[in-house]
Amino acid sequence: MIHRLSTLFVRTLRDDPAEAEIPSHRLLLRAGYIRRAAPGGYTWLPLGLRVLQRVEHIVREEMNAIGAQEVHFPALLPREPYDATGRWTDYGPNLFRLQDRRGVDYLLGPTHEEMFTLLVKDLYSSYKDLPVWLYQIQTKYRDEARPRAGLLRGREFVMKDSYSFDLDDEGLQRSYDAHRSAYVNIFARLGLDVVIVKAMSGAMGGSASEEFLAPSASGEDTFVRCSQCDYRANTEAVRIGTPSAPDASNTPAALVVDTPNTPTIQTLVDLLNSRQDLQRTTPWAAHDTLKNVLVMLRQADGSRTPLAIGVPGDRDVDMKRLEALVAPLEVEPFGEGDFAARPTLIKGYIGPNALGEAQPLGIRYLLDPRVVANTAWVTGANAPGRHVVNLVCGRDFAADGVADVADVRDNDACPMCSAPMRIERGIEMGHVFQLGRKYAEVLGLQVLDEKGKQRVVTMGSYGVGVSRAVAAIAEMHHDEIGLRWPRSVAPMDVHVVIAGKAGDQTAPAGEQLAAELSASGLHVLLDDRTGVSPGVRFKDAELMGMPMIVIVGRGVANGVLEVRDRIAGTTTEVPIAEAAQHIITCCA
RNA sequence: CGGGAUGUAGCACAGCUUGGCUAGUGCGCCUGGUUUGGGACCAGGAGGUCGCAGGUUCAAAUCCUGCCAUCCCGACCA
Repeated sequence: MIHRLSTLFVRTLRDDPAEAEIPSHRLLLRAGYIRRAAPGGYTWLPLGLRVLQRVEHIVREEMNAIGAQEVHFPALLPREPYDATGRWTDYGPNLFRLQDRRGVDYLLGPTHEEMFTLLVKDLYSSYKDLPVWLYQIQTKYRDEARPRAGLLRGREFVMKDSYSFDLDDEGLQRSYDAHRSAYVNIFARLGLDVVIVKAMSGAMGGSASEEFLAPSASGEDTFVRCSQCDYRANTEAVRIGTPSAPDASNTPAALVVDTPNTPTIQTLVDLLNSRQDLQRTTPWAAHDTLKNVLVMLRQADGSRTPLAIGVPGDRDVDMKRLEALVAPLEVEPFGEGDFAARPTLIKGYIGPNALGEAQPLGIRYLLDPRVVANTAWVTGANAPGRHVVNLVCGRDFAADGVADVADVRDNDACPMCSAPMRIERGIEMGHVFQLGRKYAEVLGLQVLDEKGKQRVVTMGSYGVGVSRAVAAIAEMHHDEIGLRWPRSVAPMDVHVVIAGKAGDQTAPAGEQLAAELSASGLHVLLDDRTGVSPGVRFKDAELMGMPMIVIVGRGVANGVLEVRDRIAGTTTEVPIAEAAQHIITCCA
């Protein structure tokens, strides 16, 4: 198929659009692949649409290959199923809600667990029908507070979501593994290097969960990668190692000291080091202190309960990690009003002995895993201007449990092998997780087992960001001058540039080459524009990013064409007579 | 939702401080001509509710008030 640049619906931009910051957004706009139509909503132009469709095609092939079957739901969905699972309210302001002319509530689907569950319930009722794997490629709607980065986070986007239905956990594991391997194939074919990391299942519920992240500075997810072993995890899901308990038999008794004007860790450490009577072999440091952070947890019904977390003073509580731990409860700051209601808590001097469910305030108190038995700490004494030194965990205070929610840093020790871990950013390309029976239970999806007994079906849920993949591929495959599509998703196989003078042999030679390539099944973008200078043609070709560019120009007089590999950056001269075959071979 | 910035032609921007005639520049677009291997040149054109609404004024892109939108950072985010 020949697509002529003289008639193709596209206009490249010379200047970078001011609204675009990251490379993929900038280049997709400049090269004429997409246009912004609404905040978080993009129009796909012919070239962009072809990339999107090729990505969809690869996803379809791999899903079909594992035996999943494609269906298609409406994006416009009724309220009732989402009421049944509580997501009509749980989803909060991120859900697009609307009403029909009679005032009946609808929503635009953000994801379709409910509909798939009900569909299977509608049609199946026997264990003999299981397992079944269904998927769709669908436009999803989420009223994101802040869409950004072009296609990377929109309010309307294309996602492939699939769901597995099994009788038991062993079946679920098989379904999960099949999807996981399909995803590995999909991302390999898309030219996306992905890292598979342990993830939190978040508000979706369920157990085992992994994310496929494409490492990129533009990514919104943070993950750790062990420098030695194969441990990789989203920072939300990192579980740090627990040190062994030291010997505390020589630790002196706890001592309350006056520490006026030390509301922060740094001021406290400075004061400790200035006190002659507290000198020890190593100077006091932030990691000797135990910081007690208070938050409020909010239930769906709006009620709030306090929670205290003790972390070493050199670390902060990572709110994302805490949110992940307490989900579906929401974390709110502990406000002035909350302090006022509990006058025994002295801001800046809160100590473990005021915390814990056994204490009068009854505040649940959780400790960072680093705070193991027999470790000694400097911490608040629950009195203004006073701290306590040598407060030993287990000897002098106790907590209600462990909370691994302190921030994770570059070089932190790997929980598996203790080697240093690296922190990186990534774009979430896919997410697989074992949903379990949550949706099946509330929506009543049961089948009869071989003994004629009703059994609740167990589910898995698997997503691929299809439109996001287009951006991620662009993010990963470009250089300073333009896009460089992998062959598997490029909108065209070859970009043929006619770069000669009017009336010379270049135009017929280019036409003939394009015809030969097209006849062999290649998609050819032919720059047949007249009155356009060669510089513009070259720049446009480089910007648009087809993997191969053929220059039909001054070489024609000597019987040769110039074949440029946009990915490798190489240029080869090929005799005209052999050119078509050469290119076809390269594209195979 | 908090912080910062910006709204002037398809794209990038100037003009606003200190109000003044017909709102400018570059790119892109149209017509004619000269060009043709790295974003050509000459001449002539088309294209604008200056984000919206109100106010001040003889006069508003410019000053005032309110609103809206977009972008960036953060919060949030199956």
